Amino acid sequence: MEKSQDALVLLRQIIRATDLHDKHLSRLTGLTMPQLMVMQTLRINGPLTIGMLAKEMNLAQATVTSILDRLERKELVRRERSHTDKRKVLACPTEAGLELLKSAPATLQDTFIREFEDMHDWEQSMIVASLERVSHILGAHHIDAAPMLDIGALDRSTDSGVPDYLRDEQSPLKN
Amino acid sequence: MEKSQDALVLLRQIIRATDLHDKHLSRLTGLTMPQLMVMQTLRINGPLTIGMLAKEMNLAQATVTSILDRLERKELVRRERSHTDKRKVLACPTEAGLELLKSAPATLQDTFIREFEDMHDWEQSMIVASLERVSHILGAHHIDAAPMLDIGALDRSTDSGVPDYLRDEQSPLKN
DNA sequence: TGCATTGCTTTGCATTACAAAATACTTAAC
DNA sequence: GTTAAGTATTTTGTAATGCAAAGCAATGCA
Repeated sequence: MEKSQDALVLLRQIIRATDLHDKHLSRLTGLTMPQLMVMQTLRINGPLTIGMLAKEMNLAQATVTSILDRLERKELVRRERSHTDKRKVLACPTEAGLELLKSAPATLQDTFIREFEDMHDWEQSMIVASLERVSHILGAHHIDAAPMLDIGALDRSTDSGVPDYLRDEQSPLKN
Repeated sequence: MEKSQDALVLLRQIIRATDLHDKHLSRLTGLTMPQLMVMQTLRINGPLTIGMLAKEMNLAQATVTSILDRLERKELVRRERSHTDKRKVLACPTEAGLELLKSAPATLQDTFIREFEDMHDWEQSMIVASLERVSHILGAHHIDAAPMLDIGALDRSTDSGVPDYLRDEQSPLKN
Protein backbone atom coordinates (compact mmCIF):
# COMPACT_ATOMS: atom_id res chain seq x y z
CA MET A 1 0.00 0.00 0.00
CA GLU A 2 3.08 2.11 0.13
CA LYS A 3 4.15 1.09 -3.31
CA SER A 4 0.98 2.19 -5.03
CA GLN A 5 1.59 5.67 -3.72
CA ASP A 6 5.14 5.51 -4.96
CA ALA A 7 3.92 4.46 -8.36
CA LEU A 8 1.42 7.30 -8.52
CA VAL A 9 4.03 9.85 -7.59
CA LEU A 10 6.34 8.52 -10.25
CA LEU A 11 3.61 8.66 -12.86
CA ARG A 12 2.90 12.23 -11.93
CA GLN A 13 6.57 13.06 -12.25
CA ILE A 14 6.73 11.52 -15.67
CA ILE A 15 3.68 13.36 -16.90
CA ARG A 16 4.88 16.57 -15.43
CA ALA A 17 8.28 16.20 -17.00
CA THR A 18 6.78 15.92 -20.43
CA ASP A 19 4.54 18.86 -19.72
CA LEU A 20 7.44 21.03 -18.67
CA HIS A 21 9.38 19.91 -21.68
CA ASP A 22 6.50 20.91 -23.91
CA LYS A 23 6.35 24.33 -22.32
CA HIS A 24 10.04 24.73 -22.81
CA LEU A 25 9.82 23.78 -26.45
CA SER A 26 6.89 26.08 -26.83
CA ARG A 27 8.86 29.07 -25.65
CA LEU A 28 11.82 28.06 -27.71
CA THR A 29 9.90 27.82 -30.94
CA GLY A 30 7.74 30.84 -30.28
CA LEU A 31 4.64 28.74 -30.71
CA THR A 32 1.93 28.15 -28.19
CA MET A 33 1.44 24.62 -27.00
CA PRO A 34 -1.62 23.88 -29.11
CA GLN A 35 0.16 25.30 -32.14
CA LEU A 36 3.15 23.11 -31.43
CA MET A 37 0.81 20.21 -30.98
CA VAL A 38 -0.63 20.75 -34.44
CA MET A 39 2.80 20.94 -35.98
CA GLN A 40 3.98 17.78 -34.26
CA THR A 41 0.86 15.92 -35.24
CA LEU A 42 1.33 16.95 -38.84
CA ARG A 43 4.99 16.04 -38.74
CA ILE A 44 4.15 12.54 -37.58
CA ASN A 45 1.06 11.86 -39.62
CA GLY A 46 1.66 13.99 -42.66
CA PRO A 47 -1.08 16.19 -44.13
CA LEU A 48 -4.43 15.73 -42.42
CA THR A 49 -7.88 17.14 -42.91
CA ILE A 50 -9.12 19.56 -40.30
CA GLY A 51 -11.55 17.01 -39.00
CA MET A 52 -8.86 14.38 -38.57
CA LEU A 53 -6.60 16.85 -36.87
CA ALA A 54 -9.35 17.81 -34.47
CA LYS A 55 -10.03 14.19 -33.67
CA GLU A 56 -6.38 13.40 -33.19
CA MET A 57 -5.99 16.21 -30.74
CA ASN A 58 -9.37 15.85 -29.11
CA LEU A 59 -10.43 19.36 -29.90
CA ALA A 60 -13.41 20.86 -31.63
CA GLN A 61 -13.03 21.53 -35.32
CA ALA A 62 -13.61 25.20 -34.79
CA THR A 63 -10.71 25.34 -32.38
CA VAL A 64 -8.36 23.72 -34.83
CA THR A 65 -9.51 26.07 -37.55
CA SER A 66 -8.44 29.12 -35.61
CA ILE A 67 -5.15 27.58 -34.56
CA LEU A 68 -4.46 26.81 -38.21
CA ASP A 69 -5.32 30.40 -39.13
CA ARG A 70 -2.46 31.56 -36.96
CA LEU A 71 -0.05 28.90 -38.17
CA GLU A 72 -0.88 29.80 -41.74
CA ARG A 73 -0.24 33.46 -41.04
CA LYS A 74 3.18 32.42 -39.78
CA GLU A 75 3.63 30.38 -42.96
CA LEU A 76 4.29 27.20 -41.06
CA VAL A 77 1.28 25.46 -42.48
CA ARG A 78 -0.47 25.62 -45.81
CA ARG A 79 -4.10 24.78 -46.49
CA GLU A 80 -4.87 22.74 -49.56
CA ARG A 81 -8.30 21.76 -50.77
CA SER A 82 -8.71 18.14 -51.68
CA HIS A 83 -9.20 17.59 -55.40
CA THR A 84 -11.34 14.51 -55.03
CA ASP A 85 -13.62 15.99 -52.40
CA LYS A 86 -13.65 19.73 -52.39
CA ARG A 87 -15.24 19.89 -48.96
CA LYS A 88 -12.07 18.64 -47.40
CA VAL A 89 -9.15 20.85 -46.54
CA LEU A 90 -5.75 19.38 -45.94
CA ALA A 91 -3.36 21.01 -43.52
CA CYS A 92 0.18 20.61 -44.83
CA PRO A 93 3.30 21.65 -42.96
CA THR A 94 5.42 23.97 -45.05
CA GLU A 95 9.15 23.67 -45.52
CA ALA A 96 9.63 26.36 -42.93
CA GLY A 97 7.34 24.52 -40.56
CA LEU A 98 9.26 21.29 -40.77
CA GLU A 99 12.49 23.22 -40.47
CA LEU A 100 11.31 24.85 -37.28
CA LEU A 101 10.60 21.49 -35.71
CA LYS A 102 13.85 20.04 -36.93
CA SER A 103 15.83 22.89 -35.48
CA ALA A 104 14.33 22.32 -32.07
CA PRO A 105 16.81 20.95 -29.56
CA ALA A 106 17.04 17.29 -28.73
CA THR A 107 13.58 16.27 -27.83
CA LEU A 108 12.56 14.30 -24.84
CA GLN A 109 12.09 11.18 -26.86
CA ASP A 110 15.57 11.48 -28.28
CA THR A 111 16.91 11.52 -24.77
CA PHE A 112 14.68 8.68 -23.83
CA ILE A 113 15.66 6.52 -26.77
CA ARG A 114 19.33 7.16 -26.26
CA GLU A 115 19.20 6.10 -22.62
CA PHE A 116 16.85 3.27 -23.30
CA GLU A 117 19.04 1.67 -25.94
CA ASP A 118 21.90 1.63 -23.49
CA MET A 119 20.02 -0.60 -21.13
CA HIS A 120 20.34 -4.31 -20.81
CA ASP A 121 17.84 -6.29 -22.73
CA TRP A 122 16.14 -7.56 -19.61
CA GLU A 123 15.65 -4.06 -18.35
CA GLN A 124 14.15 -2.88 -21.60
CA SER A 125 11.73 -5.76 -21.47
CA MET A 126 10.87 -5.04 -17.88
CA ILE A 127 10.07 -1.44 -18.66
CA VAL A 128 7.96 -2.23 -21.66
CA ALA A 129 6.05 -4.85 -19.68
CA SER A 130 5.49 -2.43 -16.84
CA LEU A 131 4.33 0.37 -19.07
CA GLU A 132 2.07 -2.07 -20.81
CA ARG A 133 0.53 -2.98 -17.49
CA VAL A 134 0.08 0.62 -16.37
CA SER A 135 -1.27 1.69 -19.70
CA HIS A 136 -3.77 -1.11 -19.58
CA ILE A 137 -4.91 -0.22 -16.11
CA LEU A 138 -5.48 3.35 -17.07
CA GLY A 139 -7.63 2.22 -19.93
CA ALA A 140 -5.18 3.72 -22.30
CA HIS A 141 -4.32 0.38 -23.73
CA HIS A 142 -6.57 0.66 -26.73
CA ILE A 143 -5.44 4.11 -27.72
CA ASP A 144 -3.58 4.26 -30.96
CA ALA A 145 -0.83 6.64 -30.08
CA ALA A 146 1.97 7.63 -32.35
CA PRO A 147 5.49 7.06 -31.04
CA MET A 148 5.81 10.65 -29.99
CA LEU A 149 6.15 11.93 -26.51
CA ASP A 150 5.99 15.64 -26.40
CA ILE A 151 2.56 16.25 -27.66
CA GLY A 152 -0.32 15.15 -29.74
CA ALA A 153 -3.09 12.71 -29.32
CA LEU A 154 -4.88 9.99 -31.12
CA ASP A 155 -8.26 8.56 -30.63
CA ARG A 156 -9.09 5.42 -32.54
CA SER A 157 -11.00 3.12 -30.26
CA THR A 158 -13.27 0.31 -31.34
CA ASP A 159 -13.39 -2.47 -28.80
CA SER A 160 -15.21 -2.75 -25.51
CA GLY A 161 -14.19 -2.57 -21.88
CA VAL A 162 -13.41 1.04 -22.33
CA PRO A 163 -14.35 3.81 -19.89
CA ASP A 164 -16.95 5.73 -21.77
CA TYR A 165 -15.19 9.05 -21.43
CA LEU A 166 -12.44 7.54 -23.48
CA ARG A 167 -14.91 7.00 -26.26
CA ASP A 168 -16.85 10.14 -26.77
CA GLU A 169 -17.03 13.49 -25.14
CA GLN A 170 -20.43 14.82 -24.40
CA SER A 171 -21.92 15.77 -21.10
CA PRO A 172 -24.64 18.01 -19.71
CA LEU A 173 -22.86 20.17 -17.19
CA LYS A 174 -21.37 23.25 -18.63
CA ASN A 175 -19.81 26.12 -16.86
CA MET B 1 15.46 -0.73 -31.19
CA GLU B 2 11.92 -1.84 -31.64
CA LYS B 3 11.32 -1.80 -27.95
CA SER B 4 12.17 1.83 -27.46
CA GLN B 5 9.43 2.71 -29.91
CA ASP B 6 7.05 0.48 -28.02
CA ALA B 7 7.96 2.19 -24.80
CA LEU B 8 7.37 5.61 -26.28
CA VAL B 9 3.99 4.63 -27.61
CA LEU B 10 3.00 3.27 -24.24
CA LEU B 11 4.13 6.41 -22.49
CA ARG B 12 2.07 8.47 -24.88
CA GLN B 13 -0.92 6.31 -24.19
CA ILE B 14 -0.53 6.72 -20.48
CA ILE B 15 -0.23 10.46 -20.70
CA ARG B 16 -3.14 10.66 -23.04
CA ALA B 17 -5.30 8.55 -20.79
CA THR B 18 -4.78 10.90 -17.88
CA ASP B 19 -5.47 13.86 -20.11
CA LEU B 20 -8.73 12.40 -21.34
CA HIS B 21 -9.67 11.56 -17.80
CA ASP B 22 -9.03 15.12 -16.75
CA LYS B 23 -11.23 16.41 -19.51
CA HIS B 24 -13.94 14.02 -18.51
CA LEU B 25 -13.75 15.12 -14.90
CA SER B 26 -13.74 18.69 -16.03
CA ARG B 27 -17.02 18.31 -17.88
CA LEU B 28 -18.50 16.35 -15.03
CA THR B 29 -17.75 18.96 -12.42
CA GLY B 30 -18.52 21.91 -14.63
CA LEU B 31 -15.08 23.30 -13.97
CA THR B 32 -12.44 24.05 -16.53
CA MET B 33 -9.22 22.12 -16.30
CA PRO B 34 -7.18 24.89 -14.72
CA GLN B 35 -9.96 25.44 -12.21
CA LEU B 36 -10.02 21.77 -11.41
CA MET B 37 -6.29 21.86 -11.12
CA VAL B 38 -6.46 24.58 -8.52
CA MET B 39 -9.06 22.69 -6.53
CA GLN B 40 -7.06 19.48 -6.60
CA THR B 41 -3.91 21.26 -5.59
CA LEU B 42 -5.68 22.84 -2.67
CA ARG B 43 -7.26 19.56 -1.69
CA ILE B 44 -3.86 17.91 -1.54
CA ASN B 45 -1.84 20.71 -0.02
CA GLY B 46 -4.41 22.58 1.99
CA PRO B 47 -4.65 26.38 1.91
CA LEU B 48 -1.89 28.00 -0.08
CA THR B 49 -0.91 31.56 -0.87
CA ILE B 50 -1.49 32.71 -4.41
CA GLY B 51 2.21 32.74 -5.05
CA MET B 52 2.63 29.20 -3.82
CA LEU B 53 -0.28 28.05 -5.92
CA ALA B 54 1.20 29.68 -8.99
CA LYS B 55 4.53 28.01 -8.37
CA GLU B 56 2.96 24.63 -7.80
CA MET B 57 1.07 24.85 -11.04
CA ASN B 58 3.78 26.56 -13.03
CA LEU B 59 1.63 29.51 -13.93
CA ALA B 60 2.02 33.23 -13.55
CA GLN B 61 0.54 34.75 -10.44
CA ALA B 62 -1.78 36.88 -12.52
CA THR B 63 -3.22 33.81 -14.14
CA VAL B 64 -3.95 32.15 -10.84
CA THR B 65 -5.56 35.32 -9.57
CA SER B 66 -8.12 35.31 -12.33
CA ILE B 67 -8.82 31.61 -11.99
CA LEU B 68 -9.40 32.13 -8.28
CA ASP B 69 -11.77 34.99 -9.04
CA ARG B 70 -14.01 32.57 -10.88
CA LEU B 71 -13.73 29.85 -8.27
CA GLU B 72 -14.59 32.37 -5.58
CA ARG B 73 -17.63 33.50 -7.54
CA LYS B 74 -18.74 29.88 -7.59
CA GLU B 75 -18.10 29.74 -3.84
CA LEU B 76 -15.71 26.84 -4.17
CA VAL B 77 -12.80 28.76 -2.78
CA ARG B 78 -12.50 31.46 -0.18
CA ARG B 79 -9.74 34.05 0.02
CA GLU B 80 -8.33 34.78 3.43
CA ARG B 81 -5.73 37.39 4.21
CA SER B 82 -2.89 36.19 6.36
CA HIS B 83 -2.89 37.73 9.84
CA THR B 84 0.83 37.61 10.27
CA ASP B 85 1.63 39.12 6.87
CA LYS B 86 -1.21 41.08 5.39
CA ARG B 87 0.32 41.01 1.93
CA LYS B 88 -0.34 37.31 1.67
CA VAL B 89 -3.67 35.89 0.63
CA LEU B 90 -4.54 32.31 1.36
CA ALA B 91 -6.77 30.38 -0.98
CA CYS B 92 -8.91 28.01 1.05
CA PRO B 93 -11.28 25.44 -0.43
CA THR B 94 -14.79 25.87 0.94
CA GLU B 95 -16.98 23.07 2.21
CA ALA B 96 -18.81 23.09 -1.12
CA GLY B 97 -15.52 22.94 -2.95
CA LEU B 98 -14.31 19.89 -1.08
CA GLU B 99 -17.72 18.33 -1.49
CA LEU B 100 -17.59 18.80 -5.23
CA LEU B 101 -14.30 16.99 -5.44
CA LYS B 102 -15.47 14.24 -3.16
CA SER B 103 -18.60 13.67 -5.19
CA ALA B 104 -16.57 13.21 -8.34
CA PRO B 105 -16.61 9.66 -9.63
CA ALA B 106 -13.86 7.20 -8.95
CA THR B 107 -10.75 8.94 -10.04
CA LEU B 108 -8.10 7.47 -12.18
CA GLN B 109 -5.84 6.98 -9.24
CA ASP B 110 -8.53 5.07 -7.40
CA THR B 111 -8.76 2.70 -10.29
CA PHE B 112 -5.04 2.49 -10.48
CA ILE B 113 -4.60 1.80 -6.79
CA ARG B 114 -7.31 -0.83 -6.79
CA GLU B 115 -5.73 -2.73 -9.65
CA PHE B 116 -2.24 -2.19 -8.40
CA GLU B 117 -2.94 -3.63 -4.97
CA ASP B 118 -4.23 -6.78 -6.57
CA MET B 119 -0.92 -7.48 -8.19
CA HIS B 120 1.72 -9.80 -6.95
CA ASP B 121 4.39 -8.24 -4.92
CA TRP B 122 7.04 -8.86 -7.54
CA GLU B 123 4.97 -7.17 -10.17
CA GLN B 124 4.41 -4.13 -8.02
CA SER B 125 8.11 -3.89 -7.45
CA MET B 126 8.82 -4.28 -11.11
CA ILE B 127 6.48 -1.48 -12.02
CA VAL B 128 7.84 0.88 -9.41
CA ALA B 129 11.36 0.14 -10.53
CA SER B 130 10.48 0.71 -14.15
CA LEU B 131 8.68 3.94 -13.50
CA GLU B 132 11.60 5.02 -11.39
CA ARG B 133 13.90 4.39 -14.32
CA VAL B 134 11.72 6.20 -16.82
CA SER B 135 11.13 9.09 -14.52
CA HIS B 136 14.83 9.41 -14.00
CA ILE B 137 15.55 9.38 -17.69
CA LEU B 138 13.05 12.08 -18.36
CA GLY B 139 14.72 14.23 -15.77
CA ALA B 140 11.60 14.15 -13.74
CA HIS B 141 13.34 12.34 -10.98
CA HIS B 142 13.87 15.37 -8.82
CA ILE B 143 10.37 16.72 -9.10
CA ASP B 144 8.47 16.69 -5.89
CA ALA B 145 5.09 15.58 -7.12
CA ALA B 146 2.15 14.95 -4.90
CA PRO B 147 0.62 11.49 -5.14
CA MET B 148 -2.07 12.74 -7.43
CA LEU B 149 -2.57 11.77 -11.01
CA ASP B 150 -5.28 13.78 -12.59
CA ILE B 151 -3.78 17.15 -12.35
CA GLY B 152 -1.55 19.51 -10.54
CA ALA B 153 2.08 20.17 -10.55
CA LEU B 154 4.94 20.75 -8.24
CA ASP B 155 8.24 22.28 -8.77
CA ARG B 156 10.73 21.97 -5.99
CA SER B 157 14.11 21.31 -7.44
CA THR B 158 17.43 21.90 -5.77
CA ASP B 159 20.05 19.49 -6.99
CA SER B 160 22.06 19.39 -10.17
CA GLY B 161 22.07 17.31 -13.29
CA VAL B 162 18.76 18.81 -14.21
CA PRO B 163 17.75 20.06 -17.64
CA ASP B 164 17.54 23.75 -17.15
CA TYR B 165 14.04 24.09 -18.48
CA LEU B 166 13.00 22.03 -15.53
CA ARG B 167 14.39 24.70 -13.30
CA ASP B 168 13.18 28.02 -14.50
CA GLU B 169 11.17 29.22 -17.41
CA GLN B 170 12.54 32.13 -19.33
CA SER B 171 13.47 32.41 -22.94
CA PRO B 172 13.91 35.03 -25.60
CA LEU B 173 11.60 33.94 -28.36
CA LYS B 174 8.12 35.17 -27.96
CA ASN B 175 5.20 34.84 -30.31
C1' DT C 1 11.87 58.02 8.43
C1' DG C 2 13.10 56.48 3.70
C1' DC C 3 13.01 53.11 0.32
C1' DA C 4 13.64 48.75 -1.85
C1' DT C 5 11.18 44.37 -1.72
C1' DT C 6 7.49 41.27 -1.56
C1' DG C 7 2.77 39.65 -2.63
C1' DC C 8 -1.19 40.30 -4.95
C1' DT C 9 -4.40 42.58 -8.22
C1' DT C 10 -5.45 45.25 -12.36
C1' DT C 11 -5.04 46.13 -17.16
C1' DG C 12 -4.45 45.06 -21.82
C1' DC C 13 -3.80 41.82 -25.23
C1' DA C 14 -3.30 37.36 -27.73
C1' DT C 15 -4.74 32.70 -27.73
C1' DT C 16 -7.55 28.72 -26.76
C1' DA C 17 -11.97 26.43 -26.61
C1' DC C 18 -16.50 25.39 -27.89
C1' DA C 19 -21.47 25.56 -29.43
C1' DA C 20 -24.40 27.11 -32.86
C1' DA C 21 -25.19 29.02 -37.27
C1' DA C 22 -23.73 29.58 -41.87
C1' DT C 23 -21.42 27.96 -46.13
C1' DA C 24 -19.89 24.82 -49.60
C1' DC C 25 -19.80 20.55 -51.48
C1' DT C 26 -21.24 15.46 -52.13
C1' DT C 27 -24.25 11.74 -52.37
C1' DA C 28 -28.62 9.37 -52.48
C1' DA C 29 -33.51 9.40 -53.76
C1' DC C 30 -36.87 10.28 -56.63
C1' DG D 1 -31.82 16.46 -63.14
C1' DT D 2 -33.65 18.32 -59.19
C1' DT D 3 -34.29 17.91 -54.40
C1' DA D 4 -33.10 16.31 -49.93
C1' DA D 5 -30.01 14.74 -46.64
C1' DG D 6 -25.53 14.41 -45.05
C1' DT D 7 -20.55 15.83 -44.58
C1' DA D 8 -16.58 19.12 -44.00
C1' DT D 9 -15.20 23.46 -42.82
C1' DT D 10 -15.60 28.20 -41.53
C1' DT D 11 -17.88 32.01 -39.15
C1' DT D 12 -19.74 34.04 -35.10
C1' DG D 13 -20.16 34.92 -30.43
C1' DT D 14 -18.77 34.20 -25.77
C1' DA D 15 -15.98 32.64 -21.94
C1' DA D 16 -11.70 31.27 -20.04
C1' DT D 17 -6.48 30.96 -20.16
C1' DG D 18 -2.10 32.97 -19.94
C1' DC D 19 1.20 36.45 -19.51
C1' DA D 20 3.79 40.94 -19.04
C1' DA D 21 3.68 45.33 -17.18
C1' DA D 22 1.86 48.57 -14.17
C1' DG D 23 -0.22 49.53 -9.80
C1' DC D 24 -1.04 49.10 -4.85
C1' DA D 25 -0.46 47.69 -0.17
C1' DA D 26 2.27 45.78 3.49
C1' DT D 27 6.81 44.53 5.15
C1' DG D 28 11.37 45.04 6.57
C1' DC D 29 15.63 46.97 6.71
C1' DA D 30 19.02 50.79 6.80
